Amino acid sequence: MSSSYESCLVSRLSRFVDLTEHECAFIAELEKDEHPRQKGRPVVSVGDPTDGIMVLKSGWAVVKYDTSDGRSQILRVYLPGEVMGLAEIGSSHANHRIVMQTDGIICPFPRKGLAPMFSDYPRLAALLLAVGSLDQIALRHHAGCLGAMDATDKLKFFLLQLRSRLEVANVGLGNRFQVPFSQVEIGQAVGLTSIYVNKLLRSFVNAGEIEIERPYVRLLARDKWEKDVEFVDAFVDMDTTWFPSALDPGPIGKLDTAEPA
Amino acid sequence: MSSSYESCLVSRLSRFVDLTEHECAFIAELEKDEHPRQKGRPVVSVGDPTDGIMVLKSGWAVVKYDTSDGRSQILRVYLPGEVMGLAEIGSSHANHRIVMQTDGIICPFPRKGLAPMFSDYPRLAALLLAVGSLDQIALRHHAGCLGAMDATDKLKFFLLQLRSRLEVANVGLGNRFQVPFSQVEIGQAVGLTSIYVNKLLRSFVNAGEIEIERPYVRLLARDKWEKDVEFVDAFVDMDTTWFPSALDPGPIGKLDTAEPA
DNA sequence: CGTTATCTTGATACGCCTCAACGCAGGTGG
DNA sequence: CCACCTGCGTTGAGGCGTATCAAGATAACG
Repeated sequence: MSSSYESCLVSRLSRFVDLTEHECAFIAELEKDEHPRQKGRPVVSVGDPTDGIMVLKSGWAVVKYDTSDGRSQILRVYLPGEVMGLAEIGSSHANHRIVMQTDGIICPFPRKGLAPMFSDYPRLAALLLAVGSLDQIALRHHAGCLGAMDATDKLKFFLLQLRSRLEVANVGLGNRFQVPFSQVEIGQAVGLTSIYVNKLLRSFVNAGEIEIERPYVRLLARDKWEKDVEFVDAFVDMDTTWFPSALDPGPIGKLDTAEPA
Repeated sequence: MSSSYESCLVSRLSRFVDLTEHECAFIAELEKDEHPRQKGRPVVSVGDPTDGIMVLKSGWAVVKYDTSDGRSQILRVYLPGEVMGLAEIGSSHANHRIVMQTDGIICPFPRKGLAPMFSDYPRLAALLLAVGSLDQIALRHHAGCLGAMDATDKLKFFLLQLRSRLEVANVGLGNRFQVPFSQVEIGQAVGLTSIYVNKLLRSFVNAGEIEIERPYVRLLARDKWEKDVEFVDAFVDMDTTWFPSALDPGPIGKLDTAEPA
């Protein structure tokens, strides 16, 4: 809201609650540095000590898991505006790798900022817990997808979910959207071989259900697909009614005392 | 801590940090009623409005997901002492079903207790976020298991992880442990047919790698298995160094004012 | 313009599912 | 006490879905 140069976390969280000026200022202060990252560059490596959370201001990132036989899979896709690192915050070291999938900008929110957040801005802390809970729901859907669907439905589900999440992020952009993944990577995300992904995509095209103009995809039979896979969009509603009140703790300057150098 | 009749959440969370007397009292107060639940009884049904979190004081519970064609899968297993409901706390309605897998006792922690927790006991709030983050790691491992392993490794992983988590809960109970699941249910958990689960289990027995005395299982080749599937135990270390300090807010009576009828 | 990733397509192999049947235990009612 | 039923475990035969292997076409790139 208002001034204080539109932080990425602020815009992300404002989707759910109306942040007070104090809350906005607190966030913006702690997240003022932006780090550009090129496609393919690591954001978090396995074994890294965890240091707070990060906001993906622009670009896409993915969570990867590598096995010793050289394979790797994609466990999670982060879209612009999403909060990364909530899964690793409880462990001292990262279990998984986070990599930029496209060029982008990340805003680290250092861990030393978390303690004052919990003490002075309880509503923000609650918001963070709620965001983490949505992450869990997303992961459950993914696990459900991997465990119970056949290859065709896995692919359909993957594309439907991408589209749906992009719509939430960018607000209503229809059935055409960008998919910055190679077929190999799509295979890693849905647990299939790249070559079978290819055959399925081609069959979708031949059936007139999608159009592909790399890197864009258009879903021509979205309604049918959503029935096919019983698609439910889990990212629509957040329940914020249980949140504590904002309780602004005083003048904005208060923040300075929270970082005792 | 001391007195104040050993709450289940207290004992669960004490594993990670030393709770102050105030913190213990706050938790114990809000969670004083215990609800026994019989095996098979629902704990949360799809579409239920979410109402806070629950502690599984005793018994096992599972998160299930049902598809319209009658299949269902098991997305998560909760062991005694674990916190349930952190995944649904961000949504207004539950996406998945939670069912008792054995007889047990659950302690609801109503949502109206969460707001005062965030306001007055910031360290407990941080703890909750960290627990949720461990849940996410568990789910990622599960998804990785479903997406990348063949049937043999999935089953081995399932048993290894169960054993490991039971060891954390009960502290060092060796290679023999209880598995209160039918083969159908094991299949639902690892994404296989019950009948293929059966064949694999039998082959393990024939190979001398496990012993089965229902409902107990003994892993005779645990080391070999852990190498086979590259097993890593993700539940060992929680990082609590970033937590805010406990800041006890005053006399314990303070709690009463937090529940204005 | 070579070099390397990525996509495409076909032939073949095999892992796991499906279907079918039986044994066994526990519960229920006659 | 027996007849029945239902749920779970066990085992085999056969088939389908997806991986694997191989090779060429295309596109990205320095």
